[in-house]
Amino acid sequence: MVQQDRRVRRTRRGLQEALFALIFEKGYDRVTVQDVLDRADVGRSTFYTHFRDKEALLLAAFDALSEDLRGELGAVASDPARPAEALFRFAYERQPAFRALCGKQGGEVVQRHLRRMLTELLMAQLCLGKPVVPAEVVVEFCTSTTLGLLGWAVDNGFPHDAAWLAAAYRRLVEPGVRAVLRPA
Amino acid sequence: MVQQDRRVRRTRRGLQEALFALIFEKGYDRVTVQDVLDRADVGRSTFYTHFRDKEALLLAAFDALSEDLRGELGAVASDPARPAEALFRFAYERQPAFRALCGKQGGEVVQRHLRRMLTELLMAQLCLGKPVVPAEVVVEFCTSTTLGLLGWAVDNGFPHDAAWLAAAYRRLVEPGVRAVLRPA
DNA sequence: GGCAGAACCGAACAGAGTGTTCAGCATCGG
DNA sequence: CCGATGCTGAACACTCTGTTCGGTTCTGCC
Repeated sequence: MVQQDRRVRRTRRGLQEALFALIFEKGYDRVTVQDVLDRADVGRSTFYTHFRDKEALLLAAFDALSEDLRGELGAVASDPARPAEALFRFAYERQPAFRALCGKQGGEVVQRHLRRMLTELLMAQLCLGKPVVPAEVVVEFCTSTTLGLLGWAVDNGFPHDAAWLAAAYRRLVEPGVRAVLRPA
Repeated sequence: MVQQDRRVRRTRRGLQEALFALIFEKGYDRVTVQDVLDRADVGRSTFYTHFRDKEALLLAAFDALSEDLRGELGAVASDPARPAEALFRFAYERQPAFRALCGKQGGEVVQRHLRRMLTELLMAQLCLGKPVVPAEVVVEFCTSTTLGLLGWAVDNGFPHDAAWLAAAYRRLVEPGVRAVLRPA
C-alpha cells in the first residue's frame, strides 16, 4: 500500500498547516506543541505517534519541500549562479511555505539545513582550478548571499518576481566570483 | 558611585563567563539557566535579581562588546568594505567572545542583533546615487557576506588573520557593489 | 454490511525547566 | 563598627514536554 490511511494523511497535513500558520503568527520559537495541537484539533498522544517532537514536525515539512528542491537544484549546470536562481524560482512558487520556513519567523533549524544543502551542492560543482581564495570561502560567499537575498525577499513579502531577484544576484555575486576564479 | 559593588561585579562576571564556556561546550540552545548557576556557583535567586532570563544575560554580554564595536565601526568612512574589515579585526582581538556569540554554537539572537547593527550602519553610509539595484538589497548583500565570512572564520577556529579575511572580502564583494553603484 | 486492525482520543502522570518569594547570613563602603 | 546592599538556598507554582493506556472511532477489505 503506497498510499497511507486517509486519517494519517489528514492528521499529518493538519499538523503541518497548523505549524506553518503559527510560525507565521508568532515565530517558531514561541510556538508550543500544545498550540499546534489546539490549532489542528488533534490529540496530544496522536501527535507523538507521528513525530518525536516539534522539530521533527518541522523537518518533515521541510523534507517534503527539499525533496522537490533537490530535484530542481540537481539538474543545474556548473554555473554558480544557477542554484540560486532555481532556489528563487522554487521559493516564489511556494511562498506560503517559505514564509514559514525561512525569514525571521522560521527557526534557525531550517536555515541550517538549507545552508548545508546549498553548501554541499556548490562544493560539488565548484571543483575548479586554483582560485585566489579557497573554494570553501567562495562557496560560503555564494551560500550567504543566496540565503541572504532569499530571506530579504521572504521578509518583505516577495516584492519582486524571481527573475528580478536572480538578476540582482547575478549582478552582485558574479563579478566577485569571476575575479577570484580567474586570477588576473 | 560610578563603579558597582564588588560583589555585583564578581557575580555578573562569573555568570557571563560561565555562559560563554557553556555555549562553547554545547551550544546556546542547550544551555539551561541551572547549568549557568552551577558553573558559576551562584544562587538561583541571585541570578534573577540581575537578569530577567537567559537571553538577558546573553544580551548584556553582547552589549558590552557592541558598545566597543560601535565605536570602531562608527569611525569608518563611507567605503562599504570598511565596516567589514573593522568587524573582522575586532573579532580577531576577542576570539573567545566571538566563538561563543557567533558561529554555530551561538544563538540566533546575537546573529539578529549583529545583523541589524551592521545593516543600520551600512544603510546610513550608503546613501549614494541611483543604484541599479535598491540600496536595501545592496546592504543586505554586504551584511550577509560579512556575517557569512565571519561565521566561517569563527567555526573554523580563525584559520587566517583578519587582514586575510578582509582581503578575501574585498575581492569577492567589491566588484559586485561597484558594478551596481556605477551603472555601466 | 460487517469485521479486524489501525488510528485517534483524552486524561493522567512524571519530569525538566522557569521565574518568584522570603527569611537569614555575609559582605561592602563609609 | 554599622546600616545598607547583595547573596543564599529552599520552597513553590507554573508551563511545557513526552509517555502510557483503556476506550472509541474510523478504514480498508472481504
